[in-house]
Amino acid sequence: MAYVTVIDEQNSAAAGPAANALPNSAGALFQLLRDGTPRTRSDLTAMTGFARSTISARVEELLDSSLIRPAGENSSTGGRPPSTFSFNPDARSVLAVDLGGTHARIAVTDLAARVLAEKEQELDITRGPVAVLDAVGAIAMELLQEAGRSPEDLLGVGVGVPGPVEFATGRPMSPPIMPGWDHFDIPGHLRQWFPGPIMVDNDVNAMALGEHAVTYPGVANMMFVKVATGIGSGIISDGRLQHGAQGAAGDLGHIATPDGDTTPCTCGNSGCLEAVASGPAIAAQLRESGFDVPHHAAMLELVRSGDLEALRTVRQAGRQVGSVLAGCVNLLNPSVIVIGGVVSTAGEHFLAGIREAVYSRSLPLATQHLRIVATQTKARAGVLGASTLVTGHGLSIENVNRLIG
Amino acid sequence: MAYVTVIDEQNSAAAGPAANALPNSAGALFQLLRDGTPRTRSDLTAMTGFARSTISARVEELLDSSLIRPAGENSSTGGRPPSTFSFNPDARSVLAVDLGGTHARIAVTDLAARVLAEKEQELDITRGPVAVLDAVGAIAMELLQEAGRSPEDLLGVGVGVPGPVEFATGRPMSPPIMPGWDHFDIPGHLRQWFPGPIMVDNDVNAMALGEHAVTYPGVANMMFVKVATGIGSGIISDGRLQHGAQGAAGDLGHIATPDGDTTPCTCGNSGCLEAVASGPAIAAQLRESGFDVPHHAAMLELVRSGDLEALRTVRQAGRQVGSVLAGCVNLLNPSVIVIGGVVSTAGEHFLAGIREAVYSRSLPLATQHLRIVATQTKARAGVLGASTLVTGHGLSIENVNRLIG
DNA sequence: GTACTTCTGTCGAGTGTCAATCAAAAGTCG
DNA sequence: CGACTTTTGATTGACACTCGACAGAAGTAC
Repeated sequence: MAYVTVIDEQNSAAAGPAANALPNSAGALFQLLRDGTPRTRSDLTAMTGFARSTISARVEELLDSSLIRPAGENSSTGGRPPSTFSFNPDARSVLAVDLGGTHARIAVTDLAARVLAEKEQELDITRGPVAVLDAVGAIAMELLQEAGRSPEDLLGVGVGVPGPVEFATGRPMSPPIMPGWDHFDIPGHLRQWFPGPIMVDNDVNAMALGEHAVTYPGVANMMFVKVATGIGSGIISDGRLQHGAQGAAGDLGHIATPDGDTTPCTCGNSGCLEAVASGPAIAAQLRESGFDVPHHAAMLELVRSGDLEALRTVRQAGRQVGSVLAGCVNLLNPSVIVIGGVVSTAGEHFLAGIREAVYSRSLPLATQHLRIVATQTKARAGVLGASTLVTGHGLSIENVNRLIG
Repeated sequence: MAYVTVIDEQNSAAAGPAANALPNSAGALFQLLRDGTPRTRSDLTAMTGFARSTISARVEELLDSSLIRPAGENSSTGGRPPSTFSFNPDARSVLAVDLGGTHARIAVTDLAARVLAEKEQELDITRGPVAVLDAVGAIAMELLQEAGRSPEDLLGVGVGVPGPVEFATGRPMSPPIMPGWDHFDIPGHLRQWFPGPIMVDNDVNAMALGEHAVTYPGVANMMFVKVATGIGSGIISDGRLQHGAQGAAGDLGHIATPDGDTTPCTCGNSGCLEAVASGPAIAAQLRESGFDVPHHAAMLELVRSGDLEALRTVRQAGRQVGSVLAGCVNLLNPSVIVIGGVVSTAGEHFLAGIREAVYSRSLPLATQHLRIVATQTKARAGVLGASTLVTGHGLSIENVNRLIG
């Protein structure tokens, strides 16, 4: 145990002594099959360099564990046709929980983050951890039954929460909008229903992970930006989700916009992005222009109705977001920026404003291959990411070796 | 080969087929000893979980290869006193090259990035890759002789260059201040003198790596900011140096400052940090105030002389840097920011300006454990980082197993 | 049907690791 | 000085993982 930990910190490689008692290559083979593509034993020997006999033995183990399944035969190339097999996402399932400020989305997914059963429900996060998680547990049991799965069938549970999280322990850290949750042991409480590993992360981080896994699996450097009541982001650099030192990375909301705006922000500073381009900020600007938009929904409706003043306001908010993102692009040099959150549903004008500002203010080298796109996974991004959180760790080489052994 | 590559991309673990023919644990053991602390065989069995017999066998191999060396005996705890051994940084050496716009610093170091021989020399990067690298090669051969080492003794060569680099190939990518270097195969050219691996990276990335390895080895999230003719940074997140999609990550120079400044910048935009807080920008501001500061050096001298107006100007430049760094802190949540580059030698006022702006504009959660400090390694940061670039890859588990086998 | 190609399963050999044992070395404690 | 403790080295058999070679299975080409 100590061994694995130490090595992971230092260089993240080599199997520990325990791993040596198990087939070492089964987990590695499995990683090659995880993309879902059917492959033959020959494919795998070519890809890995292992001997045919070794491949055959490990493939058989993986078939026995049902982590992979037969996928028919390829056509012959002059001799016996090779049999193929591929990842079997139905081998286990995952419970994915996405908690927002006012409602929760809970899903049971397979190992490829495909939703088997799902429910969205009003759930006020301010009711505190015990009440909220008890409700989540009850809904989850219903969904498992609906999907024909049991708690023992779960590879693990993934949870996204609207605040910073100490990832290693799964505890929220001074979350501003989650009274009563500070340092609460979320995995500890959920363990009464679910035996497997329970992973907790910030909701925007989860969304980034979900969009990445489902839509941009090969992209090493990506940002997911959520624009809603607040403005936050999840950062994937070098293929890994970045948490920062206190799990507070990705907070775009209180970065100052470059135009010297002095709108006061709830944080005490002025000119924060959240104060000028969030959902409430846009609604407030429209109210100043004389519109009757008491909340988000009304604002979005007004924009979708095509009102020119509303469109102009939304586009200008997009520019503000883009002006901050331009700095992020220079700093992180991502190849994809995904825009999500309710405000992004306002239409193309918001995205156009973002693009306009980013491409005019970032450096050519950083923007030449940069794509700025709207989320494909939309409201599901959170649960898909929570699912990915679990499979990312539960289907790692070490874990697969453990599952087989 | 293909195996290692594929696995590294997917999950970075498991030994390849070739590795199995070699002792697997020697490299892992070595990682535990790399911090330089002397340890006993018992220490290692406790840390790794390996059997005593295995440890003894691998330790002997490491001793034979001279990667570790005896380090005396511990005091007895009632029985025979255990013998200890520790990392032997003298086992091999490293050639470290730090190329700037107008001069080069070249060093031969040991495996712990301690300088054995060093030379700094005027060398105009615009003379082109062949002329510059030929000069570097000649100086390097001299330094090797001075240090009593041979090219075969090198674990590898590390090079820092003042522009973006495609890290995998070691080629500069559209570098603005390196005419003739675009896509030049630097490792290919240096290979005529040096047989080992040759790693090239951006100079600021190298500085970040150097400061990290020498001064903040345990810190997982760090930024190194260089303020000189330009303003750039090297980002270490989750313990890894971040390059971004095109190797262009870390460019702070052309991020817009939040105060709406409209000073025109060489990049075509206005209000860029580089236009208001770089060495030349500070000098220009002082000239406007009537001072005779034709260049950097004169400006720094004026500041060090204690002139109040100059101090005020430098402090204000610090605030500008800090206002941009505040955004970086929100985005990346580092625990240490190191300030380097010639402008940082102007004194505490610059650093004070940075701190003032960062702590007033970043979120409390992100700043509560944040340290903003001046570089300890100073002008040597670049070569130390170039050295670390080589040891980071050359002393990895796989490589150590190869060195022994 | 026969020859050929390609895929697949089985077996023994080689190697790394473990657990156990014995013996020697080098201290401490009474 | 002798008894005890702890470390170290050497050796052994057992086990797991991998490899390479061989033989059998299942197609195609003539």
